[in-house]
Amino acid sequence: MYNINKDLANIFKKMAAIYEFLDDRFRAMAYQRAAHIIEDLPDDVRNYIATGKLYMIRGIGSSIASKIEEYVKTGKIQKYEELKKKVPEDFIELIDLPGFGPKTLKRIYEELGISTKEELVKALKDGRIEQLEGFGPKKVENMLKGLQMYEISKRRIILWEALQISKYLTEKLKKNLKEIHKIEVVGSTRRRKETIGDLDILVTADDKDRLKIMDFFTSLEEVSEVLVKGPKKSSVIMKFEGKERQVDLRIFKDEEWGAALQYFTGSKQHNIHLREIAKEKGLKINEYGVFKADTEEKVAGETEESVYKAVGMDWIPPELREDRGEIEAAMEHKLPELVELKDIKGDLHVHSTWSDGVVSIKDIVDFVRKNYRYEYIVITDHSKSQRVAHGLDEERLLEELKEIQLINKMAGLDFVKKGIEVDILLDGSLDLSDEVLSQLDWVVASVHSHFSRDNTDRIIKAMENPYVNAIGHPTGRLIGLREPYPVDMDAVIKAAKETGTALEINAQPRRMDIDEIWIRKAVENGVKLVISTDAHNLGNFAFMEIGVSIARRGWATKKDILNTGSWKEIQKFVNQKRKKFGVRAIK
DNA sequence: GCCGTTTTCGGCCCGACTGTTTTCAGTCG
Repeated sequence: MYNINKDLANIFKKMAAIYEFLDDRFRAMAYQRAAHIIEDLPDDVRNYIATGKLYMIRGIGSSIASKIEEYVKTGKIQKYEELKKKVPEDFIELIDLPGFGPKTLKRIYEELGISTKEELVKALKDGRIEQLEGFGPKKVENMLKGLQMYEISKRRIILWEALQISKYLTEKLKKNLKEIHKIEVVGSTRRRKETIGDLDILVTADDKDRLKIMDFFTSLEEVSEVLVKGPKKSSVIMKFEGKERQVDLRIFKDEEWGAALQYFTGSKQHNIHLREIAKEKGLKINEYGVFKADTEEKVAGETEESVYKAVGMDWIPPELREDRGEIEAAMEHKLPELVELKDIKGDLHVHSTWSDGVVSIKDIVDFVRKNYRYEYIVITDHSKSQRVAHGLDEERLLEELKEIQLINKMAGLDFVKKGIEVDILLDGSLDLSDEVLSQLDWVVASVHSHFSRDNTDRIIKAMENPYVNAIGHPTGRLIGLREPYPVDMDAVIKAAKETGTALEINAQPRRMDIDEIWIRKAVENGVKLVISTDAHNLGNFAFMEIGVSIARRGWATKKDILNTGSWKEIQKFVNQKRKKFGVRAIK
């Protein structure tokens, strides 16, 4: 389905940039906020208009709401067309560059008559900008650097990569600096967003040790450039595997830890909302603590819990801090008890050497039993359509099932379950017979072809097969590489509920599929989810951690995730569907 | 432009660092 929300969000972001340029800060803020809200909406804005709920969204007032309606009706926003004429086109993009603020750009435009990026670069180099009052050589140098940095700052890294770099850096700092008391990577990494811009590291230490810590940090071998260096905050560019990332380090006192953690974990919208509420209660929150507004008396700040408690809220898990209703829920003590990694009892999507996995079933079992406290895993190799992946036909699948039986027998356990990742063909049928599928414990059905057509019909038809238990990576996206194929996920969620089919949260780092928006919607509709690694090698089993993170961001609790249950409970789910469709149950 | 158990007008998160200043504006997160 065509996504109008994103288009609207982009227009509002541009309007915000223009208002900033026009020195209308607060209007700019309002549009920026509206852009974020619309981007995050679980539903098409047209549905909000149809149900009259558009005006009820906090942050969307009558003016912006009418602009949304105007866009839906005419495909245009008159005000935006007018605004565009007031600002040189290139400047809308330039305002996002590091070192370029609205004031700077405005003066360059007004005093030098420069209106394109090209002219700007020329003026920076030939000294015209340096000669403006209040500008100097350093400022010009930073602006030139900003132009270069733009590409870096635009590229975001995926969560898994950010977590690996985070682990590496925190361990290195801890090991070399005994002066560090506490350390944590904050920002969007701690919130476990699917992609990350900069890395933010927070530490506590005694004041006298700050300099030493900053010296060590800014001279790490990975550092290619020091952007900012002070006693409390430093920013550097680091190179990891050839790719450049900005990393910030901030130092606090132990008694400020909770407030600093809360502050720098964000999100920005969450913090702004939190502060508004604090203000209403006569309190002030900053990164050093919670204070009484009148007397400046400190009332909290050593732990994050104390910060939230001071404003009358329960502690909010970082994954929820996006201002999507978590603050209201925390005030009413109604936050969900989110699923945790330790709740996971098994992996329902694993490939072996029978198709395109690189490890034998036997070795997978040994590894998982040694490293994970799982009660079961399901081997789900590819079916025959996946020729490049050596997909299995009926005959080879039956051979694989014999091997599984043998491995279980030799171990004296019933640890390995029989499954398949069966291809959904163009017409929605499956590329293995029901006869064979009926012998399996668990069937994942996935779309692996025809990514440009609308695949809603195929997926729904597959769910109507009594032996299909989950839809694998339902939207087919690859973060940063491939957009989701067209699919009406509302219809898919509805069909999942009706047929008793689960939706997969595929934990492969580039998939994260379904995403947090659809997870939340599935949860609200009572659809069961499974978190699976889709492992093709032994290292892949670790992806479960980020699969759980994304489920938490979608407000999923333990009961929403099928593989937090014992195998008996999963079998019950499978048999409920078989019963509904009047076919023989498995035992 | 948004919002409201102190408000329909008058606020809007707040502190660190930098560069160009000689006390601070601009930018950033």
